[in-house]
Amino acid sequence: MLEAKDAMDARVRTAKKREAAPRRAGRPKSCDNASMRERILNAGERLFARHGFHGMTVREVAKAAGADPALAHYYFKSKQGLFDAVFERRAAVVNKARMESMERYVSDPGPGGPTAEGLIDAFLGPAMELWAKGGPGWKAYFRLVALVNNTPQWGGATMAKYFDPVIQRLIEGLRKIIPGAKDADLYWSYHFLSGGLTLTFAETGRLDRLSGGISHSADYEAVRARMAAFYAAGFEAICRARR
Amino acid sequence: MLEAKDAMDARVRTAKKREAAPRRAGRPKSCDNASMRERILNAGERLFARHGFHGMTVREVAKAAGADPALAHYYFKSKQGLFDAVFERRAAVVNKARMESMERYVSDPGPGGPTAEGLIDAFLGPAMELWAKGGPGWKAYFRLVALVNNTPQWGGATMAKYFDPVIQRLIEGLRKIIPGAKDADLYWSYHFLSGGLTLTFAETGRLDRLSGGISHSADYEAVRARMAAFYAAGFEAICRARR
DNA sequence: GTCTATAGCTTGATAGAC
DNA sequence: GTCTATCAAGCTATAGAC
Repeated sequence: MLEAKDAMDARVRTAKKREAAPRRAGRPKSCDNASMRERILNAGERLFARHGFHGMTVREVAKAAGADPALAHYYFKSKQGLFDAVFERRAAVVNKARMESMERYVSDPGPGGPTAEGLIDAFLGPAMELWAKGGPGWKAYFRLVALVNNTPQWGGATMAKYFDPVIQRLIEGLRKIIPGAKDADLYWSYHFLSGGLTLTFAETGRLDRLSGGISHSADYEAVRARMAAFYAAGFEAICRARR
Repeated sequence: MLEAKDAMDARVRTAKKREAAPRRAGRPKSCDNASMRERILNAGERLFARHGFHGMTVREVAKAAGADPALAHYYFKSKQGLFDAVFERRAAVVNKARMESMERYVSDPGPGGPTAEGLIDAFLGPAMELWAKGGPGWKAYFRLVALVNNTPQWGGATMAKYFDPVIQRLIEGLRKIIPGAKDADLYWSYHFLSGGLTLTFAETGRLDRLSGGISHSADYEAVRARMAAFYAAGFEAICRARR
């Protein structure tokens, strides 16, 4: 596991080279185009997503934001408070976009009526577009979501708290589209979808390596072209077979 | 994110109450039925799986094993060395079982010849059985695999190092079973499967909560009854449509 | 709001007795 | 092999000047 060592050493190395923060002496209050509070949130988002909660320190986040560590505590009370603020910040945006996209689809599904693939694509679309086209902040945010989704102990509860209402809306829609589908099969199918979606967000580089460069997990067009069809087939296979 | 706080406080609390290690004074060498080295590995497996690399300390692992922190360094040189040893220990067993299971299937697939569902089930079977019936050590190990699989930076490389040859065997088999399938579609399909499998291993409790108690991610029979059929349908859907 | 300074602990790791 | 003792460093968090 050499890569692990490298990643960690890189982090340690960064922490070593001090006195390099580009602070302007004559302008202590709210610098650049974002407030200091937002700059700390942005840095926390990027670094927590990359190294996890325990793998990153308040000092390093503050340093990356060009702020003092004490300022992070001033705004967010604790390291956990900072993490929570980061996780919460963009959740509402995703939820709203997903909900609207699904409503739009069911109210006008096109000729032939609503399909599982159509609804799943409507569910996936907004998050995938923010992920691929929303800039580095959104990329980092979804990587953080991936991390939390796979975290034992508190990961499930946290995901539930922020995202479950929208998921229930998706399940409800699929329940109508696949008549007779049992709830257990619908929930298991979503479980599988959730795993694939967050692994995509994680961007661990495994797919790229495994495929010898043929496939790239960051390739938005490639995911978008396959994902809804793949999972719709899975949903229908087990819901129809077991109904 | 209250659960996060709770989980962490629990860990901190544990670290507080000292002088409670049940060590027998008259028997310092290799205690109980496992060697001290193995006891440390077992404790590391359980605790790294639950809290991640950065979320657990060498001291706590040693304490849980009933050993001295210095002993962990004696055996494994560093915290990273201990983690690597844990991750490596069971990988060969899984790989061998998976490979044999797939060879057994392709050499005698039953009437009608080999199917995607059959091969995927042969691939999934051994790991799922070890996970469900191999005891707490195996449960913890697979939770650790789930964690690594979703770890940015070094997760992909680590997974590749230990597991990719067997995955390539699976892809190769599916390539024959689904004639004309493009490699990119096969690799993307495996990517989706990998996400669902490791999310199952992670046992975050999310499925249980989301389904209101209808489905449980630890329910071996339930996963086994659905997983191969679900992913076989996905594989075939995108490989056939895009060939 | 922002920074300096520092309290109070915990960390990974090692030296050396047994 | 195992333990005691300890170091140097880093950690979260806060008090208080500006």
